[in-house]
Amino acid sequence: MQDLASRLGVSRSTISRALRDDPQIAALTRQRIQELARELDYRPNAAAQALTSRRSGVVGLLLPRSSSFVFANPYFSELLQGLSDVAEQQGYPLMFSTALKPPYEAWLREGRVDGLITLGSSVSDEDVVLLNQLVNQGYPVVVIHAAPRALKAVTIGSNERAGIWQALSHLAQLGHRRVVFLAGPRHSRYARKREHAYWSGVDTFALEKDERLRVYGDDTQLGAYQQIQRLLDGEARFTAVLADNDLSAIGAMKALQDLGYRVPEDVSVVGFDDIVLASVVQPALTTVQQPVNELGRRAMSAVLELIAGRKLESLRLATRLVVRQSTAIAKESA
Amino acid sequence: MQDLASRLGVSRSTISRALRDDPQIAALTRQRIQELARELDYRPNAAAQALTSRRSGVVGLLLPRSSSFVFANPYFSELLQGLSDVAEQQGYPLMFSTALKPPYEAWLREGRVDGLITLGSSVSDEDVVLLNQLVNQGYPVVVIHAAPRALKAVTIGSNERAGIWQALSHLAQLGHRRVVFLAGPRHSRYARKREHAYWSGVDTFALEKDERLRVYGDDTQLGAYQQIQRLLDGEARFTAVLADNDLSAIGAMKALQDLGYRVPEDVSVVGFDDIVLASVVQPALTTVQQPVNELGRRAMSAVLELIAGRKLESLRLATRLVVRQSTAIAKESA
DNA sequence: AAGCTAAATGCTAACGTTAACGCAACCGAT
DNA sequence: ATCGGTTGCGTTAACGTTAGCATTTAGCTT
Repeated sequence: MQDLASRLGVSRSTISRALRDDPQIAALTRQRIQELARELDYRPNAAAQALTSRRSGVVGLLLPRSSSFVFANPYFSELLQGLSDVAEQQGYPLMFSTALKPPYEAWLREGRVDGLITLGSSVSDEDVVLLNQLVNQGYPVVVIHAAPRALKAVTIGSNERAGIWQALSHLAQLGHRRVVFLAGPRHSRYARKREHAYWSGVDTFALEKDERLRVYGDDTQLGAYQQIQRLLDGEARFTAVLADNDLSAIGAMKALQDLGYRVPEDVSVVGFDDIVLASVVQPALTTVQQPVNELGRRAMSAVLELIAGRKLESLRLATRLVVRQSTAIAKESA
Repeated sequence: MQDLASRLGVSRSTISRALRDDPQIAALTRQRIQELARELDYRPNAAAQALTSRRSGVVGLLLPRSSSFVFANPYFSELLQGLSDVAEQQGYPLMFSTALKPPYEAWLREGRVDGLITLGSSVSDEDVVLLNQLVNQGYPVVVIHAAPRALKAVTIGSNERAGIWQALSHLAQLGHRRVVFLAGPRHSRYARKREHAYWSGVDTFALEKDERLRVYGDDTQLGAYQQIQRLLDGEARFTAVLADNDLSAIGAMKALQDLGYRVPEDVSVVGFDDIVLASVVQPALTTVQQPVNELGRRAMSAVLELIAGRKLESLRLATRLVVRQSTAIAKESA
């Protein structure tokens, strides 16, 4: 830098300003400086910049420890893609970790990152306290997806209730009255939310309300397979299954097929999420699509806004029902 | 920091050293300092540390621009997992970008990262020049997977040739003589490598050598589907298909089934990679598994070694044949 | 008890930028 | 001509650490 300065007979501040496109510097000078800098292949040192400007120029991405789950989920790929699209475009690199508590604080407090993005589903009750502290201290924190009510951070999610309703409405229109709801883990936050949406949808679309139609699963293919098996062994009758995630829906479909039912002729199946697999299975799965890529983009934009000092509201994006081949007009019984 | 120092009546250097576990500092002092630091919740500023120590404590991960491809690939999830496992464990955060040329240099030269990991398959000829420059300048660079010969960086890959041979050997043992090879894009580097392995394997296992049995695809399901369709329209006969990646294998299987062939009774199919989907499809795919997670772990360890100043050789991990249900004893003709 | 060594800590000057302030030169208006 | 207001750039002092060397203290040796 000194070298640059003396070669051009200007001060280092001028160099600094010119390279950051400070309008205070005359256009001509700026141009000459930038040219020479390119020629000498000079790069300002990031650490020094961070030190004085109090900006690292990096956004942190914190993923749940049970990352096997996250990474393996194709859903996550899309999210990452959305995030990094915006990140790249804005020249704000992403730093990520799959660790737990320490980084939450450390990265922000050490000035490693200017803001934080994390997944709501991975936020434990304990984390809520920590995150709230950070938010109160003014650190930019954005949470993607269903976050606990108590969390003060800006949340970017999708309207899951509306999504469940879209599915139920579709089934109701096809004449289904008895719709099984394959819920997630009984005590998970988002599972409760989706279940709640189911019950209110049952009312709204005048479906039959029957506790036996709601079964708790674990959001895996195998779990769903077993739940459906058990259900068919019992006496509850139904003509459609709505799963609160795609993997469950696919497991359910498999169980039905293995037990001699045709999908969708005998039983219709609807999923939730629209993972890649959904369009690959036979028959292709009708499902509620979450705008995952968009969620990622918005989340990244949101942190950047917060970092820039603007205030922001939480956001809910709309879901979309993707009708494929796993749903059809209801049969008499099943 | 100053605060800490005056409270304990020691100098800042002592604080600094104690917090970094410098053995120069008496054990007792060290302990007292660390305790008070925890109590006051003091965190050394990362930027300042980076500035003086000339270490950012971050490793960069550069992914191809066509990241839709990468992210969507389940294969990638595992890799990421391996990388971040080690990263986390060593307290060396990963920073990633999907951008093109600039970050290669910029991140290293600006001191944003101490080392770089990138995917061999995404390295263009132009990149080779750039990366070699960096390597020659002593920057730690590690490439995962098939990298061009000309690249000087440390490479962590798997032994693909051996993998192809494992597959061919398996088929040969089952009595197959005419094995179709579904190659990747005609001019891609790794596709050529795998094809080469196929031909030499054909010799080794005394399979029939027939140019018509090698068809170029594009590594997608649809592409493979069409290739197989075309092949079946022609006059070339075969009893097995070896695809150079799982997606192709799955597409091939679908084509065979749609055209009335049974897998594996009529035709055996073998894939390469062992993506998650491979065990889900019907019939479950026999495939060559790459130790992807392990590749990630090794790669991360490798950069850290390089950063620590040690010298390192490139590495080739062994693949493993996973026999599932898509292969069986050869039938007379097909 | 003096001298010497080793251990533990302090002092000072970086590290490479940016930000705040200051100042000169120039502009146009009176 | 004088004056306020810009515009464009230089000066200086941080930013929060760490590294190298200097210094003190304690521990041995003779």
